[in-house]
Amino acid sequence: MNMSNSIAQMILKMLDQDGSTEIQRNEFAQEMGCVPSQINYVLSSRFTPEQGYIVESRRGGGGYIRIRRVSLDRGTMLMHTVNSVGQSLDEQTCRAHITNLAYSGVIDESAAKLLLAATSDVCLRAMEKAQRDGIRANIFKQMLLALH
Amino acid sequence: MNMSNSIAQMILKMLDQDGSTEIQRNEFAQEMGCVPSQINYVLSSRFTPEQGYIVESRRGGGGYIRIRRVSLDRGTMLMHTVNSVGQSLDEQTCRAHITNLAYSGVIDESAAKLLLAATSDVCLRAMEKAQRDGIRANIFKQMLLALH
DNA sequence: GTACATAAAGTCAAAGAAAGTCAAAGTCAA
DNA sequence: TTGACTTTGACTTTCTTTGACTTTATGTAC
Repeated sequence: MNMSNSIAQMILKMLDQDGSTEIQRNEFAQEMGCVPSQINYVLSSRFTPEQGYIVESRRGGGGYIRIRRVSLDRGTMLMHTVNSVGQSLDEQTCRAHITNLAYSGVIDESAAKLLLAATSDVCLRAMEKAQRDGIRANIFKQMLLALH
Repeated sequence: MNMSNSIAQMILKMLDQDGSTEIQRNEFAQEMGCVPSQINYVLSSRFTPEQGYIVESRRGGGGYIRIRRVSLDRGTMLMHTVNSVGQSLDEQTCRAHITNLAYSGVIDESAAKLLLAATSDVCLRAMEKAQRDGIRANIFKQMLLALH
């Protein structure tokens, strides 16, 4: 196997933990036994947005390269979530859904905040639990559809 | 983490109290373990007006550097809207608010869509009108607060 | 009140630490 | 044998750290 593949595999392995990893280019190149710029080559040939990755970096002292896996098809993920929600949705489960979507990059931080706020018990307290969970399911699904 | 980030974090922490803090450059640099002029570097790279901060200072004996977080007008606008909504909010008025905020650039298109979806009658139909308008007011305000 | 000393903060450019770019050379399978 | 993919390293750009020098404010002696 060639060097670029090994590097890619190592990155993939690091991403396995939580879909996100951070490296120092020079140090990592040293560990892999290649020249630093080869890291750039691997990233630009195998970790592109089209392939479902986002790469961010910073130069200078304390610089880094961060690689994140993002969901390939946003629409699919959204609809998948919508379909997995029935007529009723409790606050905890709802939160978990939102965290998941945000985590996997399907929605951004601001959308996540809006979803959390709109579906929180704070808003819906005036109702009885059964009705509340029904309304929450509505709101959640409508909002996800709005993002679609 | 590099020194500049640590310094910025410390300042942010001090700002947490009440959005404003005052330091003595030399003393603070000593505490952080850096050279005094690095404080200037951090301030000019991370606490600019564009980033929502105002920095004032005075030289000479008893000199100081004061850093304030200023409420970007965006926050003010949001709070203004929140405060203008009472215990109840009908769908039409709510839509008008959202259109307004979007128009003036306080919220982006995606946030507007989410707000519209979450506060629409489609979601809240299961309730009687009185209760519905109360819940809508809650949702709307909570969502704006989440954007704040 | 001047003049000088002291105590801050400000400026700037050089050195250092990362990461990015690009083109040339190398490899390999069709 | 040719074209796509890899490897390499020189050079560039960006961000950080440092320290020498400057400017401004306050305090003190006369």
